[in-house]
Amino acid sequence: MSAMPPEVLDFIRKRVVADVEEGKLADGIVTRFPPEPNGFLHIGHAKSIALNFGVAEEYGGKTFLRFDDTNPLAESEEFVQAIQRDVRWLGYDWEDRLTFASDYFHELYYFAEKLIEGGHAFVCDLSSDEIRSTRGTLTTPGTSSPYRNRTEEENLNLFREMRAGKFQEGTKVLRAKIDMSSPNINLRDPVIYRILFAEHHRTGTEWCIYPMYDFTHCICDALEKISHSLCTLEFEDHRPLYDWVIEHIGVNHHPPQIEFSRLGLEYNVMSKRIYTSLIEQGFLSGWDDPRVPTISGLRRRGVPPASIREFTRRIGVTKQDNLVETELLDFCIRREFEESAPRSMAVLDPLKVVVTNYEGQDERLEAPWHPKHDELGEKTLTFGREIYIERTDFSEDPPRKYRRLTINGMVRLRYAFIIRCDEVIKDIEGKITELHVTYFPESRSGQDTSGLKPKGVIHFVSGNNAVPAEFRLFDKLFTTRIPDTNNIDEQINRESLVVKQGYIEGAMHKADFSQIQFERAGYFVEDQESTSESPVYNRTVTLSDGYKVPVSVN
RNA sequence: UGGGGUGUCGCCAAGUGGUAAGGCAACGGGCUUUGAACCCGUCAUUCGUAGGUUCGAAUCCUACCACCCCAGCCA
Repeated sequence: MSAMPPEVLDFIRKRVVADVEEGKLADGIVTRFPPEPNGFLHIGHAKSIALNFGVAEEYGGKTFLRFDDTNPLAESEEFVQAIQRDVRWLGYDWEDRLTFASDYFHELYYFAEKLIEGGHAFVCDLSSDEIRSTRGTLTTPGTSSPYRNRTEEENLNLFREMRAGKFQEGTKVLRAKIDMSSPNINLRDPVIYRILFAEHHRTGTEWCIYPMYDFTHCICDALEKISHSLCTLEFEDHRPLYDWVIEHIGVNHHPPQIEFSRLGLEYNVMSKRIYTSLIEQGFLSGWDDPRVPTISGLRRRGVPPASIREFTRRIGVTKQDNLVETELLDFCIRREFEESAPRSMAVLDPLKVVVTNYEGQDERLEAPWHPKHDELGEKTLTFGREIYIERTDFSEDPPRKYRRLTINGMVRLRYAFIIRCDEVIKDIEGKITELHVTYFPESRSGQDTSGLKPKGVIHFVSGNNAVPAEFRLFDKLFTTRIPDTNNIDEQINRESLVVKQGYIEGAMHKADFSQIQFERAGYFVEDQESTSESPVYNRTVTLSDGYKVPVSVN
């Protein structure tokens, strides 16, 4: 696989290039994407995936997909499968480099014993509460465990007994012996192994002790000869511990940990906890709800993987905290579909229109599937006495510069005829129920001899050509740019899902397109719940809208 | 008032001593049977603030300010 690096290199790619030029990479460029299989991947992970796989592709390296599965309480095979599917869908291939931290449990155990033998780790009998209270605070040093000075032999025996299941959970842990007064709390004799009588999704009941992240991750990186261990900023404080472990276990490969900032997206949170809660409340339909920025949610919404890749390319990689506007993602989606998506007309919120001077059978009209790409072919639509237009395309009291239908006004029906509105029919409550219009037979699209110049063009579906369909329109899930996770319920956008019952054109119903642009309405994808009898379309993104409702100046 | 980071246009983001790239958004205009797309143009005398060094500073020095992360037997 090869790919071009971005035109402007980020600091990580610059570092990679420099390392290559200096001949520092005896084993080549090797990266890894290390998810914990405890949830679904979201767009923030996509940034990391694109970085790790991208760097390797661009510079002839390799990437491991390594599951960081050291906490059997939280992890499951379900997530292992979902994550693999998502990474693959995004367009990345780990080939034969699928690994698990649990693949290395024996090596990890071996290194733990080596650490003990070197006097660098000890078995501690303190409870977790005691460990916490002796750790000190941000401004005061911690105090050493009374078990800190056990002999190597005692530690080794105890650790072996831990492994053999002789002790209850929580009664003993293995701790690295570093420095209880370090200003870096991670170095205050961190726990590196704990007892957990839990079944692991891969190793079953083989182990009752499990290594902690800080001990595991760096060793796995070293064993896989990772050349650049890329992670997010919150691990910066862990780097000294990462280095400490590598230096004290005696391996000959020491990957550099390099940190970058995680992705922030406006009006979104990247919190598993919150989405889990919204799903449980029934506000969201699941992890693949199209309003959620999970990979599966984006996929269901219709966002193509290429757009996500383009998005990650455009946001760059830095150490600055960032909050990217959703407009950029929207742009990347539209960019992907503009040339390729066939066009169709659909009426999302129908208003019935009677063409009073039309008699007889429907007339057939030809229209291209794409105005710029003839190779996509043509379709047939019809025009008849009864048609549907969009409710928002008619106004009794039009604002200035309104270019749609008004009373006594004219408008062209896309690919069909010009009509003039003569009469507005309302029910007793004053709601408009239908329009009576006149059409101009000589204004037929492509052979217009009417000389009429209406100011606007609107879309329509003919009554005899209309197939009922459901449209699901999505908006921001939260009302705040930076949702406060403490009182998230108050910031939920209750209008984030709007369902409309309207019509698609017959030719569209018969066709089999994965993506479509309903003209003037946006790009849509057929939802997984859609059937031929009751089609359902998800709006992936709206079209960008140059029309601004004029501000009324009174 | 410990430690680790970050501060360049509304949002991303280049630039690392030679006089502020680019993208998104926005705003004008052209074109248009999608108010789309497309095409043109505008958009930081200024780089968190204040001093200093220098012929010259976003880039070097000093002080200050703001924001983010860290006290799981989570990752």
